[in-house]
Amino acid sequence: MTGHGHIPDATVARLPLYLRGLDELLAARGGTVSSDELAELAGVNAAKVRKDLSQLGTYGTRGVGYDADYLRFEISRALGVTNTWPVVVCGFGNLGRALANHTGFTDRGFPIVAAIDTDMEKVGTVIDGVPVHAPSDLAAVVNDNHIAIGVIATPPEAAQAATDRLIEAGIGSIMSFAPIVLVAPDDVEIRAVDLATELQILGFHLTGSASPTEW
Amino acid sequence: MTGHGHIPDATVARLPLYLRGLDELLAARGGTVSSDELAELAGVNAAKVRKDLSQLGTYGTRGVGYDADYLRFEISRALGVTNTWPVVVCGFGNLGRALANHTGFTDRGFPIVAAIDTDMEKVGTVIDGVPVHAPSDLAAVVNDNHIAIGVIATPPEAAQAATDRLIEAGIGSIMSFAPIVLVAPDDVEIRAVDLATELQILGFHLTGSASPTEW
DNA sequence: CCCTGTGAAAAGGTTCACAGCA
DNA sequence: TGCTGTGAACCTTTTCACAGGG
Repeated sequence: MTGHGHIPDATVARLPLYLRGLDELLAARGGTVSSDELAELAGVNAAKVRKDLSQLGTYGTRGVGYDADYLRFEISRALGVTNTWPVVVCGFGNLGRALANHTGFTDRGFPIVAAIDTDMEKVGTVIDGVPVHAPSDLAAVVNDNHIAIGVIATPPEAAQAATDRLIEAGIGSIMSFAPIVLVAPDDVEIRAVDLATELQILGFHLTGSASPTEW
Repeated sequence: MTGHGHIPDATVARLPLYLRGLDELLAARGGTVSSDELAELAGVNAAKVRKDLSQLGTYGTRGVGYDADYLRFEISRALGVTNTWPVVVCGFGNLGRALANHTGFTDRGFPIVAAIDTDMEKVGTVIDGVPVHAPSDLAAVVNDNHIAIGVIATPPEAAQAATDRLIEAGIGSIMSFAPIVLVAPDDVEIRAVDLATELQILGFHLTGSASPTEW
């Protein structure tokens, strides 16, 4: 098999980990990587690495491994991160600002180029290097900056409205931190990250082990 | 089947969504919920809701639905969130502080009661209501506050050291925002949330649709 | 008639184990 | 010999469809 007839979701979700691992490795040295090494760098097992990479094409050399540089390029290409995708953040409170200051986004191709907030004190100013606009300006901001991704960091009550506006402005990829289910058409891709939910999943495995608060 | 012989991971990961949905519903009304309603509130399908809930026990009534209040209690119990689990945040920069200000944690049973930072200017002070301690005090802080969960919000370079210290202090559940694979014993549960990775997964589905930055 | 609870079928994902090429 | 690429086995998860109680 040579191409990406259709890459499984589970594989797509791991490609960024491989990319991250390769970057870490390439900072130290180039040359070849084995599936074993890459597995360790990404925190998965080697069989999975080989199966995943075989979905993209036949980029390895038997008995040797993968050319790290070339593999990096191919994974980037599959993920569509050979280019830069500017991001707009809706809601520029604590979380929104923390995201803007998070260098990891820009480093990995997703610069936060604009923020939207309803607080008129903020609108028109530049905070942490990011210009803040009013909600009504969203469509223009998206257009001017060729923005393809929106992040929702508003309070829960405002999240659906922000989503609606993003979609109206032509955004088809949304990452939400709001702890609610967002309603959107099927062709809009939404990734929801609910931090409290993550803790509750952790909490499950915790049950019974230690004793909680009161005593 | 009546009890949780062993609840599948996929189910555990969805229980918090049901809980969230039930809270939303209970804020408006009590009474009964059908699997259809709950499915909509949680953003999954009804068959899944029924299968998931049947893992916990037989709490529904055929032809009627589930008693919302009681179901809420049973899911809480399964997740171990009938009690409060205090959290310590390692790294009190932008992200750490944003988390501390995020009311969602406390609301859902995970109050951030302490922070650890290497910046001696911060150590000894109380920022946003959270006392900041030096790394060397971690074990004492964990003990004094009966902390069961640690969150890693340090720069990537410091994340492994923070993890080591948490484990040393007896913490067995860790949520990490660091974009690296953390090394830890098998009995330590780690949930890694890499925000840039999430964006890259979004980016995959974006490929080809819109035109990125340069043109 | 309505909605849960659940076997059975289908789909999706992971792991195994080894053939095959450098 | 070493490591990739991959069918086949296995396991998990999802979906279907309907029996059965209220």
